[in-house]
Amino acid sequence: MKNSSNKRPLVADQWHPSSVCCDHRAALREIARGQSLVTQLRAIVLPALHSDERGDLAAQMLEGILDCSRKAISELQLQLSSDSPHDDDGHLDDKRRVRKIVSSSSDDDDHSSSKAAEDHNAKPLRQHKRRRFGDSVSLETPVPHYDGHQWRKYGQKHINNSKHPRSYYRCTYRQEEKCKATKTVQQREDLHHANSYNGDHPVMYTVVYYGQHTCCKGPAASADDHVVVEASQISTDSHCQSPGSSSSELQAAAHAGDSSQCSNISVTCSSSVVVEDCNKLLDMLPAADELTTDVLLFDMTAYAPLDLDINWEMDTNALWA
DNA sequence: CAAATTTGACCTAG
DNA sequence: CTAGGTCAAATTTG
Repeated sequence: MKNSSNKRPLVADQWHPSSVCCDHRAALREIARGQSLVTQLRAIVLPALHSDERGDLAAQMLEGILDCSRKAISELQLQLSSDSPHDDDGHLDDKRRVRKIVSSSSDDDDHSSSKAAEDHNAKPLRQHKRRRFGDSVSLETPVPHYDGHQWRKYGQKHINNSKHPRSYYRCTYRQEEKCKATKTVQQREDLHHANSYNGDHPVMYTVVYYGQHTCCKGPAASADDHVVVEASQISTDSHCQSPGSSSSELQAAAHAGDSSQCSNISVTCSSSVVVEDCNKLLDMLPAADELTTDVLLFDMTAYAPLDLDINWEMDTNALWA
């Protein structure tokens, strides 16, 4: 306490790189938390307002917030990485790249593997490259799939010290649009599991996004739709979002970390930090008296119309059965 | 039947 | 050698 609690150096000078790091990390954490909250807020607000013209406005504002935080994060990460020079994860290794190029002439191109196959008689020497994107954004959320994009699961791994597997997703349009965005989803376990059954699971997931979406498949139906965000680069993203576009990702996520998330989303507000805010939100929403019972009953159904699809209901039924 | 997921093998960084 | 990321055949799902 005596240390530097309230005289925190804002842009801290050169002589305390470590404390700068700490500050930045703390800031990153907070911003990430904010992103998570906004994501959840969006999940609640947009469906509730979807018949209201203010929904557009709200969507834009929420996107704006996410965009701000995204930029703040990349800014902080930039500073962090410049503070720790040994962190080299900017680019792919040369060796790796060479090997990759040698093994197959074209990277993303689908048909390359067959050519590479003839080189080795037995195996076409797969091209695995470790993900090393500088711009990864992680956040924690009970709704890991609610980001407006479609993902296809391509792997799942048991991770060393965690009891929940990590699921690997890539953009569904990876091939068609060369979209390199990927994400991992892993259920957290450090929430107090003591009373994990209050009728719902206070399950939180850690979602890490890698790369940026270069696809814009989402908005197919949304030519004049809301949620059109300028300055879209995405990381915690959710642009390109179209109503009812994310059924597959829902399924994916449902199988991914675990069992149905649908409970989480409604109960989202029953765990950890998120709780308070959601509760406040719930208090506020009906107050805007046009949002009648829809909001109160938003349990599952409120999410369905906007981007979640009916799969939620399916899972829900499973739960309620 | 096509598309998505599962799962074990493969690959690479540390 | 191990851990973690990716591939792709097999399987499941819609």
